[in-house]
Amino acid sequence: MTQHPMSNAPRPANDGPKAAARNRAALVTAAREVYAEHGLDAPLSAIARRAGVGQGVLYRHFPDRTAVASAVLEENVREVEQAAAADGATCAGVLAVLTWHLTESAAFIGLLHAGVAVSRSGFLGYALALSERVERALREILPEGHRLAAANDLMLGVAMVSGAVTGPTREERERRALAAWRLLGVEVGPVRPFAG
Amino acid sequence: MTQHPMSNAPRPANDGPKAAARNRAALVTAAREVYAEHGLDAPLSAIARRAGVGQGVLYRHFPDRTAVASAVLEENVREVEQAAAADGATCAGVLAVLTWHLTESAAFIGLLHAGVAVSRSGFLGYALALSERVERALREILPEGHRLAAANDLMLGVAMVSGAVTGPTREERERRALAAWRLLGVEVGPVRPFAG
Amino acid sequence: MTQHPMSNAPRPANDGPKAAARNRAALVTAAREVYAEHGLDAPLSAIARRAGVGQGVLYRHFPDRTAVASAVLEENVREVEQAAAADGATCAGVLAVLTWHLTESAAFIGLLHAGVAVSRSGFLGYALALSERVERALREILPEGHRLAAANDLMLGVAMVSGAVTGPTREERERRALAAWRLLGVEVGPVRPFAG
Amino acid sequence: MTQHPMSNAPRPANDGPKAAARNRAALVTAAREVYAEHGLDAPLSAIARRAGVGQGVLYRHFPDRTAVASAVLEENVREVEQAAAADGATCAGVLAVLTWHLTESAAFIGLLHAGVAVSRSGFLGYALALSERVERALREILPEGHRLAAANDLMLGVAMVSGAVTGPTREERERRALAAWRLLGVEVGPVRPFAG
DNA sequence: AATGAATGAGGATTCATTCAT
DNA sequence: GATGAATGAATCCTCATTCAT
Repeated sequence: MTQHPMSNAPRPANDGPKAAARNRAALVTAAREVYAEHGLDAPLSAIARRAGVGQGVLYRHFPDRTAVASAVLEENVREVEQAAAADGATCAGVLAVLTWHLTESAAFIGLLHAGVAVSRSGFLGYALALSERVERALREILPEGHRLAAANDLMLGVAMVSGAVTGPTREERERRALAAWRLLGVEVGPVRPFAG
Repeated sequence: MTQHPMSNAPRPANDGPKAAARNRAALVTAAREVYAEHGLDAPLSAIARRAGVGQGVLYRHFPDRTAVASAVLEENVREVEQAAAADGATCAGVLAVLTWHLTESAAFIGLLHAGVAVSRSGFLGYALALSERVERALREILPEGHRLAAANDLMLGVAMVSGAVTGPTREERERRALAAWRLLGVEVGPVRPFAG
Repeated sequence: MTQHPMSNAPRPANDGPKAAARNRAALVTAAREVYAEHGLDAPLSAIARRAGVGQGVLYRHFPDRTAVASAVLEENVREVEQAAAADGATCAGVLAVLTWHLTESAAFIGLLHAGVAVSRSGFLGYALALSERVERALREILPEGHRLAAANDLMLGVAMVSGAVTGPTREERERRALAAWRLLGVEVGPVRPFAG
Repeated sequence: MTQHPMSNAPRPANDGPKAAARNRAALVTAAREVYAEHGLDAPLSAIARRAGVGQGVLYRHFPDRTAVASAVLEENVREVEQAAAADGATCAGVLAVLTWHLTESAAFIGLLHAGVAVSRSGFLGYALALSERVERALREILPEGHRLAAANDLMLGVAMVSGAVTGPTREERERRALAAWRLLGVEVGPVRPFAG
């Protein structure tokens, strides 16, 4: 049962190791898009296809499906952290960046619902670590006496807003997110991605 | 676990039409349990097996997998409606029943996240109809001037609480749900199922 | 990610449950042939294809690849048992039937080499049980004072003969098997399958 | 276990031609170990990894998987040849060295079963050549009138013993090998590798 | 000469769905 | 009306092999 190459088609170009970083990035981007369209259960093959790479490349870079999701979330989380670390960062501003990601990235919403939505996948561990990074970033910038300053209220509030973020378009999701923050009595700046 | 093929066991008696209703109920109950354990993506065969019927029976009663989920949710919604219609119903009491179902039934949480979680399955239509029934039931009993009385705030608040309902045990989920209601400034009675 | 039937081709005839027994038998036969041609590592899909059934049928009847091999061996072992239990059975006759299976069935050779060849597959348990059945059958008919009568010599001798059974054709394998028995000083009847 | 992609580690120095021989030897050693642990079907990548070289190096030295196995066997065979050629070599001593390799090296057992176990891989040719070298070495030292002196009995006997060599530990395999030789009436010295 | 990334075919396994009985 | 077997498409994952660097 030796493996057959069994096709005379010339093997597509192999751009060599230089492609590695590019491929990894392409996979993360593709995953983000595929997740947005099809949810976290989308087939890995769809991600590889959209990234324009073979299935093997996906498995080389990510040992399992949770690693792919984590890589995507990692970027979201990092942006929130950067927003919190930036000069002149304000609580409302960081929450605005957080909210942007909530409205933009289905996977990021999932992250905050990790306990519900993805606990089955063994993904919980990763998700919790990322969730804690979000919490740390927010906690740093939260002014004393903030509406969500009490021990467990911060991430509870975030989870609640994420629960409200539904709707077919990003605009609709933003509208609902802002209404949710208002209902919580929390001020949020203009929703936008972080741009250093 | 797997049924053994080629068993010589005599084919179970055909109990006639009376069995039909019993089978349907068994399927819905089984589905609820399976959903709780394995999530909404559980194989239909697992539901049929747990209900103790063949796969064909499932298809006889439910044309597709969304119909099964809807039947499960239907019961949750009906209990909320009954709680709202009961003599001496109070807003806090109905919300308590609603909250019970949120903490109890993974599928019911999904319902309130329908736009996010299940839009791909073509299930959205059903879910919205059910969601509207929940809204109508709550709206009826909501006192004027309630915290969530404004046009879109009612179901927004419910979605927010559902976003907070995560955790491995029902007790943990209840704790989080109550914390969420508190953060919204909404009073809720003791969480419990509706019992006529 | 609902499953697509996505082909308008009419589904092939489904012969219904009556086909179950027939299919199982076809699978075992196909497996025997495929094993003979390609060894115990042959793809399961090849077995299903040769049996003329879908892959699912194979998995319905056999939970894993070891179950398939066991079913094949089971038949070989049973024939040896039957030969031993038959009226007028002689030691040389039973060994002849055993030898027939050694020359005929690659899988059966593997059985006697279980410890070497297939221990990796978790198949060892099954194989040992089958091996013991062979031993019991032989032991029953072995005359006192036989060349292999000592405690561990019986199956050791069988294993040794099976080690000698190589060669491209059944005839060549038979020649070698007989030479091996001769070298052990054990008398064997005319090699042939058991025919009740 | 898996190498991490995108490591920034500097490319290992290219040690020039001297490295080539060292790499080849490392590959053969690695292959022997991997075969012992995972059998002859182990992935080539595992061998390269254990040898601490890239996949390409493996292919530079060995055109295909059979060449790797052959190189491993080559060493076994050579030791037998050396044992036979050594001053004061005895038949029992050479058989003892042969037996050592049988109990030590899964691949070597396979060699003697080549016709059965590996005929599919196109490996048969190599294996036969190696088998003949073993035969020549033994034949040279076999005293006239030896139990296995007759034309085809020599390698038949070896194959029979190899058929008996099963068991989880080397000690167990040795015990069985010795019992097999005894059953053949062939004297064997203390089992040990050849040490010039 | 070595590295190790990329390709992509192949094989395992799971389920939704149909249908003979 | 019920049963549960059969189908086969889809997905997961693993490697043999090639090749840019």
